[in-house]
Amino acid sequence: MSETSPTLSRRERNRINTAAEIKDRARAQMESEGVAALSLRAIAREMGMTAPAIYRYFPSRNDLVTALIVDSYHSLADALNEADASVARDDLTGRLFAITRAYRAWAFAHRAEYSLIFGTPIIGYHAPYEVTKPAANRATVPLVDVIMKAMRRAGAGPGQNSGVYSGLSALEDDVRHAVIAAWATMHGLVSLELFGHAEKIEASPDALYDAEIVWLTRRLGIETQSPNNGNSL
Amino acid sequence: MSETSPTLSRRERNRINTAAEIKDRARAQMESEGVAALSLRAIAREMGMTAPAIYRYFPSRNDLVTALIVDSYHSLADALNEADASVARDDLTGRLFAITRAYRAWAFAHRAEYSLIFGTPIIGYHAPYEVTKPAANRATVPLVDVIMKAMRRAGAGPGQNSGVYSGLSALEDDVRHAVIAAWATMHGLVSLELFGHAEKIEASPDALYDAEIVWLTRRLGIETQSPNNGNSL
DNA sequence: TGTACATCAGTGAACGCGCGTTCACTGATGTAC
DNA sequence: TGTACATCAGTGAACGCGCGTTCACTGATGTAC
Repeated sequence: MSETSPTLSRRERNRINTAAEIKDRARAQMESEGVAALSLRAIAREMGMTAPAIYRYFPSRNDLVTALIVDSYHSLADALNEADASVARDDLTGRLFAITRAYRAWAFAHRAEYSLIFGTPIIGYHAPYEVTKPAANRATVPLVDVIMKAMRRAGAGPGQNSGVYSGLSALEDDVRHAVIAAWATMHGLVSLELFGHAEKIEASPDALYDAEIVWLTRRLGIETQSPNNGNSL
Repeated sequence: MSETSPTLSRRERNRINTAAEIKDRARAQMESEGVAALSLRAIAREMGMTAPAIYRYFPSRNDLVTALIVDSYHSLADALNEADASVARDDLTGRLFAITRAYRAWAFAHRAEYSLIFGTPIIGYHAPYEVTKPAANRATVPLVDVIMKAMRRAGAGPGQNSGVYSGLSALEDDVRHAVIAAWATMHGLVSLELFGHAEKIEASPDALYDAEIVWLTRRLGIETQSPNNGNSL
């Protein structure tokens, strides 16, 4: 999961493993006890260490949280990129389905991490923007690419400054709006569902979700292509 | 704010006021410290009482939280109903804008309460469904009514079992889907905005929000009416 | 109107708990010669 | 290859803190006669 430098000493390998285990236990704890209940002492306890040992790896609780947030964004970004890559580049509908379904699947497979990055902000904690932002941006790349191409294909030809983008704010207004709208759709449906507000209401959330993505494709003018009905979750 | 029974003794009036103050302080505390940090001791401290006194009013911390949740749903329901009532009954577009804008405005005016009911669920707490549900249902009434009428007007005439509905699950599939979709749009946009994920990205969230509501009206086939461009927040 | 009694809001001390963080330390792992 | 030294992961005790909840109590408010 990290760089495989030529030779790592026992000590270095242990250090990497221990740091990884701390984060794994933290994730498991957030999953079962909630994000706010994350406790260094509890992590240490589970690992059979004393609490101060954690400080060899993370200078404070907040730094651990920051690391978990960055990891979460990367995990989400990987999932979205991987899903996107499995579809032909010019099948924009297929890609949109792949990406949006992967988003929902990731959220359900990583509830705690989803809450961590998209849920209610943590009380006394403010993520250091410069650390968090690059990871967060990575997660937006595939969706932005699809929507940008879709809008360009649909004829609204503002695609002069194309190619690589560095953060959403550099995008044209239309594309940016469409991306936020799409994201809001995904996020709205997923968080209502995940946090139990659509629970007793909707029997087939999969179908509803897909139906909403179909609406997105219509808005983007790419609805003519195949809806790609695989299983979504 | 409560029933005005003929004569209330000093004691009864004090009791009502104190219970209300406890909840007000609790709301203020959630606003500033976060929902999870709500503390009976801190509330008592601010009120110049000792902590055990709170137990005269709420049998436990969880019961206080439940009361706050119910209050929040009613507050939201009141806001939505009031907004809805200010528009002519048959101006469906106007009503949809009034309701959805009121939703967003309420969320921003009551951040903590919004988080409490729509944010990440609280750790060891599960709201008693039978207490919470009626209040939650009240908040869905106006939106359901508008969407039901819109779909009926648009010709898809499934409106046989019309009239009063008792909870979303009794509705026809089409209407229920449309309501959830609309709610997801509002909720997605509002929570991305409120929790700071659209912060540095979107300069004019008001306009974007309204634009999305316009899309909703198109889906519902009521886009022909005036977009009603008042101030939204 | 006045007295005796019941209700009940609020007190103060105590319970047992868990937390993040600091500090001086031990002892194993790794490095230089 | 062997010894002397440096690094650093982890320990154990302690800091000061806040929390929800219980309990026996005091004293003011309200009620019955």
